[in-house]
Amino acid sequence: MSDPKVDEAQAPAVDLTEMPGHLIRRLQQIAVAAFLQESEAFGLTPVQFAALQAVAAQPRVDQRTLAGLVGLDTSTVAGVVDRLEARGLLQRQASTEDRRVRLLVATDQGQRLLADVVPAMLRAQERILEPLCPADRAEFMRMLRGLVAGNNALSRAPTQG
Amino acid sequence: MSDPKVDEAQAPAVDLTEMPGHLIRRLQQIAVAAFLQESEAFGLTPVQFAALQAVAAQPRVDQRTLAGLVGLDTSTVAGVVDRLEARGLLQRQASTEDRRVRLLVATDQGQRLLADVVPAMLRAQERILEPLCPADRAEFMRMLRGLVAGNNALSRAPTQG
DNA sequence: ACGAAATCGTCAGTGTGCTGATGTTTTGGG
DNA sequence: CCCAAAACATCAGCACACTGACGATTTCGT
Repeated sequence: MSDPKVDEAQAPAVDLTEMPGHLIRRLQQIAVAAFLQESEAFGLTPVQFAALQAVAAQPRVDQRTLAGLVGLDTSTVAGVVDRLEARGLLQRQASTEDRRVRLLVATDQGQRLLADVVPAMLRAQERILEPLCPADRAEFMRMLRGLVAGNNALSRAPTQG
Repeated sequence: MSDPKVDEAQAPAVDLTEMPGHLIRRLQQIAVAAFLQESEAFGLTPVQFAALQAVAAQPRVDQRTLAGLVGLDTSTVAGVVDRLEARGLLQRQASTEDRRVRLLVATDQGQRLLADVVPAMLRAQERILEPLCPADRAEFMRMLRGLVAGNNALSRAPTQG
């Protein structure tokens, strides 16, 4: 366990497991894996789910507003919407009032799929927090919200919702 | 602010800001942005930093072991190492004992860059947790470690270090 | 010592995320 | 009213991150 003769570097003594950024990246990988496992049968990614859910909850949003709701760059949203549209889960409608914007609406098929995926998504969320005791889960969520709100302006895609 | 006649969907009432997965994704975006802002002058990404740091701390690792140390897929590691090697920050050496493996060593240039980046990286870590009071920061890190350790097996790239 | 199985690295393909640039449309100031 | 500025969407380009497949090599059972 603690061999003093290991040929290690002389310098840094940086322990990745003490770095918030490293652990956050790992936890994000885990969260995605949990979602994909639970929702395997439906073929939606976490981001696709979030976007579709937001469109269903707020029909006729434009892509810029959607980006603000889910916390994505508008250029990233374009790709996500492309894939959802290609699968017939939502539609892009040209606005008659402002020909710059494309209004998004979930199709019936999209709304049905959404309803099917929600339980799987909720199971994934529970699984992610499972290693914590119930009291810690609430605390963790509180801090998570605080961190995201407090640092919202840092990323290119601040949330508006 | 609260128009009761808004044309919203009848169904789900899913609030993304209550979903751990969503907040974790947002926090990961924030953590990357903080790192990139602080280390702007050096042109390293968070993952590149982690990989280079791990190689410097453990010279002559093979790529598979490195993947386990930083929590990456071996196919992802290949790309990261490609870019670090192209910049002359590390080298791939063929092993004489096992001709399947490529042993990694940080170059002098890589080690110097690493030493320069560490302070910026540490500033980024502090910035990420800044919205929390000091007591909460320690608590958050404890829970983060617990979540990653408890769910380690879930992702394709479990950490070994 | 030989052939099956395991291991290491790589590749193609898909999907987030970002930056910076471009084109189209709308809006607002002079 | 008209032209500059803003807003919306898109594109090319880069970098993670995964899956599934593949060659090359080593190891292990018989």
